[in-house]
Amino acid sequence: MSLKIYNSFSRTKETFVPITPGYVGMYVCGPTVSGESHLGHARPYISFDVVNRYLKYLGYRVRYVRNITDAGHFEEEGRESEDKVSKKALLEKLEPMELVQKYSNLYHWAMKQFNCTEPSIEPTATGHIIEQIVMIEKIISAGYAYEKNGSVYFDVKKYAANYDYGKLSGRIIEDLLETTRELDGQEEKRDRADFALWKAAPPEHIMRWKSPWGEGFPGWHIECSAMATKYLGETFDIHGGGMDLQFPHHESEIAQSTICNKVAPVNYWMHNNMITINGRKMGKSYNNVIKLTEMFSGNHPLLSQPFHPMTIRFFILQSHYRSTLDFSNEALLASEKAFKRLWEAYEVLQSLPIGAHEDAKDEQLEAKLLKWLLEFDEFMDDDFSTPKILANMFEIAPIINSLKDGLIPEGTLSSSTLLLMKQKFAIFLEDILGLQGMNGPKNAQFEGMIDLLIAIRKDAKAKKDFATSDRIRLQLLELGIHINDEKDGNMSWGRI
RNA sequence: GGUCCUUUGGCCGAGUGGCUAGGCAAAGCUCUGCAAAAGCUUCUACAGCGGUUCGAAUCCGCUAGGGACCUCCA
Repeated sequence: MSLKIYNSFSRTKETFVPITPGYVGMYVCGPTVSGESHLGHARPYISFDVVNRYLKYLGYRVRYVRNITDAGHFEEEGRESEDKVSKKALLEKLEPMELVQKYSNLYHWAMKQFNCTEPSIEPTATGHIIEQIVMIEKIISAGYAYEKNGSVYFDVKKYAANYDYGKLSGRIIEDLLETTRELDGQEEKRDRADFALWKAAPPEHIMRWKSPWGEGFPGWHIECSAMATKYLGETFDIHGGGMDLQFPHHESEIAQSTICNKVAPVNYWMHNNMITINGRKMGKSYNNVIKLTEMFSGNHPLLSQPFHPMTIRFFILQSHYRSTLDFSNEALLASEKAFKRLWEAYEVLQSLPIGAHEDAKDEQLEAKLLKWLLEFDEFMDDDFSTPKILANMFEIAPIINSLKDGLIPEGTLSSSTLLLMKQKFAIFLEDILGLQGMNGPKNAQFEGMIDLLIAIRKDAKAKKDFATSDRIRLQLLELGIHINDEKDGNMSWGRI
């Protein structure tokens, strides 16, 4: 069995073979930190986090590079453009690094909430200006870029004559060259399809660096090429990002790197699909975004309540990363409930005694269970089919609960199968899917108090003092803690 | 306008040509002091039309709806 990855470049599932046996280099386009991340941004980070985790599970040493774009046009939403004008005092003026800092912190905080593994390297565009300039120089000397009025453009027409520009995104070069759209700096370009490698900075532009072509700032695409090459090499294994980056961003990355390094940069291109809202892509330009802080706080007209980051993670993993995923409050509520049920079953599973049963009394059940468990690996190997794993886990959940309640008697399953269940669930649910319980960190003092209340309630029930018993239950419920009465008179609790 | 994708039961979503995806909601039952939880059961759909095939949600064509990219975008 081997890992298969859908490669956007070939449009087929391919068996994954790393360049260096045992090692994987993976680059994922990170955020532009000029604003807050929204729900749509969460998808690539969670999806590729799972890819990263699974590759590690398979035994690879992964160098996971995810950049931060902190160079370019920096304006804070709602802030007057006058802020940029130089006549203002320094402290009154927009300081781009202030925004970069603010939104980087917020982004890192959100990633932590989602339990996303930190990348091995998180390079910033501003920290790699020199590398970008060097790369542009190489492209110019190779004859595939030209300077005009302090800006440098990539010569797409020339590139397309010798290489396949548009293959990744399924673009037809003739169409691109004929585009009639008016763009900034269009008159400087030889062809409409040319893209900027370096832009001369107009006087009011705050972010600027010296370059062989005058003061300016790097173009949109060059940072990823420069940083990926620097940390992963001229050709690396996996490049990930949102589908909307395929063109022109990734297409241009291929062109830049191919000219600069004389070799195609990426073996496997992976693209996650969009999160939609009422069937429409969630995006700034559509004015339909829900920020992550709003998701977590519930402070948004479309949300009926706050949603825990793990609910969102689960929601995202319930669909395949290459399908669109339609957001709605209702869908999220369903995910929350489902995830709670699954997680409670998981906790029950871990507390089940293994016993000493060499053979299963119910071989059919045992066989079914083993099949479901072994499929976890198959599903992940098949282009990271996380929804199928979750489906199998939900098949198993009632069995776990029945074991606990004695509806399935002890010894029905062999000890080895029970052990395998525990292991597979722990590995896949926690290590690979990266899910966590929603009850927060353990607090012995708090839990001790709940246990005390439960003990009192048990006594009350034994004495048929239902007034006390209900009082404890209902008042705890008001505080957000529910108590479950179980078959054997035991009580368990959890947060709502 | 160009390129491409998509249309699955009340909702969200998997689906490799033949075998129950799964979740949520809903209904019934069991358990139960009540409630909840849990278990069992029911709800069996693939936009429409035509074609290929022994057999299609799955392949092909047409029609209709929705969407993405072509401009910053995860």
